[in-house]
Amino acid sequence: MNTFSEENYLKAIFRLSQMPTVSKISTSAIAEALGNNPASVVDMIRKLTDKQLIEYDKKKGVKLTAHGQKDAIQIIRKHRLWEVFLLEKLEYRWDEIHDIAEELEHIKHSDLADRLDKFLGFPEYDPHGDPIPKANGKMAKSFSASLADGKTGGTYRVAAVRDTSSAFLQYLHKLKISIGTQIRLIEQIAFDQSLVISIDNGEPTTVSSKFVENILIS
Amino acid sequence: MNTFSEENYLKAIFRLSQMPTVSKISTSAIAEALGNNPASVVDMIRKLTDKQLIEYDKKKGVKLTAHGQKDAIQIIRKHRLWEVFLLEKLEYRWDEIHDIAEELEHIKHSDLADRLDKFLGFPEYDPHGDPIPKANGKMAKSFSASLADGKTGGTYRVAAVRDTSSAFLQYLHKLKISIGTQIRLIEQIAFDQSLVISIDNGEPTTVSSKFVENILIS
DNA sequence: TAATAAAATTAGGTTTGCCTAATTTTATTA
DNA sequence: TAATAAAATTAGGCAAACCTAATTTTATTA
Ligand SMILES: [Mn+2]
Ligand SMILES: [Mn+2]
Ligand SMILES: [Mn+2]
Ligand SMILES: [Mn+2]
Repeated sequence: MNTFSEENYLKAIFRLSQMPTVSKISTSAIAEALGNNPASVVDMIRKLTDKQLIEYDKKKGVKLTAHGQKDAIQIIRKHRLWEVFLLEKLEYRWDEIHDIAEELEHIKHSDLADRLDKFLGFPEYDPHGDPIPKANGKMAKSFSASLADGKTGGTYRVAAVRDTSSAFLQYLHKLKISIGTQIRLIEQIAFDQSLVISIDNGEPTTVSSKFVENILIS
Repeated sequence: MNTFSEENYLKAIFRLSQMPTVSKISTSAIAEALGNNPASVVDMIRKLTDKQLIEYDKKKGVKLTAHGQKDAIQIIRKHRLWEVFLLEKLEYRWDEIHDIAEELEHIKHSDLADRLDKFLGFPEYDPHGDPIPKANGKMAKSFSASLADGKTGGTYRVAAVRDTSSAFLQYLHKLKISIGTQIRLIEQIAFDQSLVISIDNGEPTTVSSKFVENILIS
């Protein structure tokens, strides 16, 4: 069994491997992702290599082995299922669930994820729009198109969020944006790339380019 | 916030303090309860004393402070609520839930216990018949009368179990005994104190004295 | 009371997962 | 290419939570 810490590393490495902008998973990228020191990452790279969960090549960086990938996906599965539970059953808010799921994802018991999955009715997506891996490890592709790539005048459906921080989710909540909301791009301001949008056909609102980059559309 | 390990010590100390047979909570009793070495317990006694969660007196042994008791009860509350969840919602068996709850009880988030409590319909007892502490820390008295103290010829209702090990619970399952089952004491065998009982008016069955000691009646 | 047994404590050590500071290796850029 | 910057690694250390072995304290019993 992997420790709490090993699991967080596997998950971070998996997440980095899914990012199209990241071509090589470096020591420093992992350190950055976890908020740890690069020296600590070197220690863990050694440990996970010994356990055959990753392969490390000075040139190519870190890569999950099949075994490591399988483990990472199971943690993500648990994380996302617990998020659905916390939102739907315990009625937590959108912005509260991630941190609690970050702890719950490490609970280990053979078929806990499967029972939870069944109890929740086999949900396809978590509350942030991320696909929930199936018991066999199969997982739908994540939404990757950003609202930032939308055309002025176009209307788009919010499918997922890229940033899952409380700050961002609380802001979305304030703007009444959630999964399924329709957003029309009215105008882009040349000065700073901020955007004027209409939320569910409401009054025009101005948001930053950083904001729209973190909204994913279907 | 207390660590996982500190919480397990607090819980063990609380449990010992509830046992009428234990007059003084000694280093060795705690070590025994947790399966740790007495030397490790000495370390932790120091730590919990510094945090003002316990008081230690060479003569009187360990005692929880008001603060320590409050923390211990909240952990027990979470443990028992999660057990109800696992049994009723995830359909785990009686003998499977304790170990999973042992992990879940340490998940920390301000109102997780309260939301879970509400979701489960404010249950009074956990699946082993132990009372679930309320949000304010109030807790019904545990059942303490043992079937071993029953009179020959008498019929008693199973209210709780003293031992919560898988081995014991699986045996109960096999004998079709659960909370609410009626047991009649038919005869005590003088040789080894084993007992002949009738379960829900069924055929006579012989069980050991150790067995009946671990069944609590109302 | 003296001998013995049990309990508690101390001393020193290990593993895990982190850190800082120094150094070495690899990339960038003038 | 040489200088500089960035990334990776090494060396050494720390806190938490355990351990074993040795010693001291307290309790029991002959
Ligand atoms: Mn999340
Ligand atoms: Mn985590
Ligand atoms: Mn239990
Ligand atoms: Mn526990």
